[in-house]
Amino acid sequence: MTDPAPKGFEAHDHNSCVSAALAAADAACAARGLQFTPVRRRTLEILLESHEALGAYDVLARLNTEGLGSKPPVAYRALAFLVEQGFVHRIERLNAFVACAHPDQEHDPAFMICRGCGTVAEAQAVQGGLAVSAQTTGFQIEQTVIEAEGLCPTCQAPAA
Amino acid sequence: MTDPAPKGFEAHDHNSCVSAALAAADAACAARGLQFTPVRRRTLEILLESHEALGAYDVLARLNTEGLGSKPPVAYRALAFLVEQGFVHRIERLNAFVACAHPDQEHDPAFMICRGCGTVAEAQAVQGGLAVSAQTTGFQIEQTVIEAEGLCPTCQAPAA
DNA sequence: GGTTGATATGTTATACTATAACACTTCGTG
DNA sequence: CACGAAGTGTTATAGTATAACATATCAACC
Repeated sequence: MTDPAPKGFEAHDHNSCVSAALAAADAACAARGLQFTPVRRRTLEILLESHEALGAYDVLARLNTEGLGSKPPVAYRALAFLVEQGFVHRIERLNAFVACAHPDQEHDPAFMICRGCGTVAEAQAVQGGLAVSAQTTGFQIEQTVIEAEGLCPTCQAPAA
Repeated sequence: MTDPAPKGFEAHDHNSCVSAALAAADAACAARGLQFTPVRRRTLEILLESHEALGAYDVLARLNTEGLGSKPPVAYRALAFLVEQGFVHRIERLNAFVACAHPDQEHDPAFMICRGCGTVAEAQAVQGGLAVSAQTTGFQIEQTVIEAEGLCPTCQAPAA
């Protein structure tokens, strides 16, 4: 591994961040009676290694170099499992996936996507505009997608 | 045209809704010195006719039956133009497009997507969780994607 | 021990979504 | 009338995703 990537937009102890997330996923699977198989584990690990969002085919390419699967369904199935279990989030805007920053808590995630460096930071959603509109129209919300695109603090500097 | 589709989730005068939106687009193009060509006009009309989100290839199929273009770039270019001008919004969750419900005002749109009937209602976004997170991290928001999936009032009934 | 069923992976093929690149037309302007 | 800008037509291809079926593994049960 090279330099630790930023999480959120700040430096952090990336090694412990990765191992903590893997341990949390491991424990959650055990508690739920689910299998945390090598493909699933490695897929999560690949996403944890960078805090950028990776496309399914990027993940697949890395799995492939390690002999863990070379065909799209392998990657898509592992990603679907991880998303279902809340260890990974899908970024609709990018058709990509990113490791969850808070796998231990239930949450409606929101994301800030830097168009400069590609880093994706996870925030806690607050349901802003939608909660009100949903209530007045009687719409029953089951899932939300909240994503903002823009520039992170680091990438704002060059523009100035 | 058959029954008017719901806008938001309520019945409305669909004919006037369509013609008003077309007139608004026409006026906006004139004001901005842009061409509201037959392909562009008909593409917007197709989206206005239903308040469901249509995929680019659905739009293309309908353009094709009318001799207005049969190849993907035709539809994608018209849709890109309409999105740029704010007459149409892209629904990331569905890889689909929907006519704007308020083409006259600047707005950050938010959407409620019914997984029962496919209707997409547009609401005004309020930037909920993201504004706070963005400010504390220094992230500069340029665009937001806010989409909720769930059940509209009508589609909640059968489930009960 | 063998059978059965559940879960996961491997593989083929294909569907769906999107854009690059280039040719042609149209039209306004100098 | 030459030129350039904008739009459309077309070919080809890139990128994203899933259906369907084959194989493997393993636990539970008889």
